[in-house]
Amino acid sequence: MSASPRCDRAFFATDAERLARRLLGQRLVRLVDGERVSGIIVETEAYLGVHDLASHAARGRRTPRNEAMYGDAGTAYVYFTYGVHHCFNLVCGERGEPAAVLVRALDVDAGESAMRRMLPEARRDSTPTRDLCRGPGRLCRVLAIDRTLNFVDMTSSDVAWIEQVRTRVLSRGRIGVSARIGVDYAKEWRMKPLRFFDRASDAVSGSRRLNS
DNA sequence: CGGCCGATCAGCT
DNA sequence: GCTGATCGGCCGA
Repeated sequence: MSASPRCDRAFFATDAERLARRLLGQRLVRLVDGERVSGIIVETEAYLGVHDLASHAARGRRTPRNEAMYGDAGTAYVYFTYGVHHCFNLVCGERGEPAAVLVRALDVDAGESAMRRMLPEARRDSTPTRDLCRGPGRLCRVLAIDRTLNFVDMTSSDVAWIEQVRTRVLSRGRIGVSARIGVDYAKEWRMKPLRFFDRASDAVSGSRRLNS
């Protein structure tokens, strides 16, 4: 666990599809009660902007809930959904342009026992390691990510940040691509190939490895 | 102010 | 594979 540099503003200040690819293989770090809990990002989805009908900011929608999407690149956008789960996004692009990348799965890197403590006792010991951060709701649960992280600047926060483990994007052949999950309502945007995952990881959510 | 439903997950069939 | 959980945001009246 050698220290990698924290990702700076420039790392995030690009379009959502590029950031979604660039994030694969980087480390999401969270400090919870002073303990370092982290995972390597292995699955992401890009949400492009006001024209993307799958985005919370589709058609320029701007409400208190999605306000963070309009912030600076590197801002965390955390929302609560289905009455149960949080989802964690990284804002990208220009300030005022609502684009973001949803982080959907991690390979457990450090703090596994702290992650397990976030689970109900019935599943604390029986859950396979590869499932701990498999899925956007699950990874938020075990990393203690909730709306207190909404609007947090991931380039300067001392409770959550991204470490740049690699400077090169994963090779094209190693990145799987598919339609985004759970956006059946998004008309012609439903099938756009904006989900990206590391083929070498077994922690990709939903066991959905469709398409290329 | 009421009703609908979601960038999901777990548990059951 | 299906479905209920669970609740806050959003929209229409």
